[in-house]
Amino acid sequence: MVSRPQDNDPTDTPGFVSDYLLYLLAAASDAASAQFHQTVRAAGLRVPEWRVLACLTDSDGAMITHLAALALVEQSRLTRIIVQMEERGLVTRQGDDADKRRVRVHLTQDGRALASDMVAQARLHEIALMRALSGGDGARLKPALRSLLQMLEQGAPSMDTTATPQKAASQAEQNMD
Amino acid sequence: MVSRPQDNDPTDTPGFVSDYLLYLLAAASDAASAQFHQTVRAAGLRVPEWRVLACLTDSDGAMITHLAALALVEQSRLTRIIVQMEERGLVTRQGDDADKRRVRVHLTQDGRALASDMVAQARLHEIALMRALSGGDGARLKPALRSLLQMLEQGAPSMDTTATPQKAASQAEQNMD
DNA sequence: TCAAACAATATGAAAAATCATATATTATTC
DNA sequence: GAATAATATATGATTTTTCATATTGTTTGA
Repeated sequence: MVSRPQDNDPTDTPGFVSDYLLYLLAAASDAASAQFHQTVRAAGLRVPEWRVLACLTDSDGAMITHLAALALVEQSRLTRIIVQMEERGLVTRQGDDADKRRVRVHLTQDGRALASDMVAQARLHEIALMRALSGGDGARLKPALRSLLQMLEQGAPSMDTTATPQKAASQAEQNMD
Repeated sequence: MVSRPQDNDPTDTPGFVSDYLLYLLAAASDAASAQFHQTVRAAGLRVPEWRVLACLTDSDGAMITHLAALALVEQSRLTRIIVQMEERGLVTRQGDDADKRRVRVHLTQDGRALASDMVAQARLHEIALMRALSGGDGARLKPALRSLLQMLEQGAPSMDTTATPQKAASQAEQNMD
């Protein structure tokens, strides 16, 4: 028996993908998140809703655009998510007086209560994760991610494979690759 | 002027989210990927298609299920993606003789050519990224991610917030949180 | 060796995401 | 102080995604 193409563990495949940074990022993000998403759904929330709650915990009263960027969600999608959450009584939308184009999103009491609860659970989960991450890896991960993020937010690394004159890197996208 | 709620940089917000591991993972993944996704689309590919090509580069002839796990995509979605890619002449599907339920996906010549090309570009992009990641962070990131991934693939860290008797963690999900 | 359990893929219907663009408002500039 | 450009949000139409489940094939074990 020479080949065993029906192996099940995705990451034990050698080759390009399993050592590709963007894959590692996406896979780690997915796997780690999947875990907590069980908790999210158990609380009757969908994932994007939890994201919005978490962001509002930090930035109550943020505008739609800002919230979309924070929650890594495209603007028109966020608009609809917020509408749903408003119907559900988790947030309210209020026009900004100074600039009437803006819509500011605030947590309701219910929303805040739920958000606090979920954030508490998220913190617990995070602690468990970090703890389970033996060795220094747990400690190294966050700083490394932060520095990657910061680097990306500023200028792209002189990448120009496309020969395209570098339009300002648009919005957040999916993950992997 | 005390508050400035209309700040634009998502990550400069202090608070829970910006230091939350699952957020950092998702945000880093999104931001880094967004960059390369320009290249992907410039090649006339959609993101999931590129993912499949990359995976097939390593595991040509993989079955649908395996490919789905590798590409972090849900099975029924992968089925449809593969159908489209077949119509486009990038892959072929062949039933497995030993087990007739299985469908094995192979790159066509065109598919292989395109895949090689894209993988080459991905490698370049990755090198640029790592290089731009000053300090040791670049070097630390991959090992840390790999160890996180490996840890997650095995047993979950004794997390039991939901009080649910821990059903085998299902499929890969979205990202963030 | 048959029935029941399991596994791999496909598919219909419903929900959600995306894209381009409309609308309304504010900034700029001449 | 118009006209023009830019910004913030919303929305219609299309395409994707998802979810549950159907279908087909395989394994197990009584």
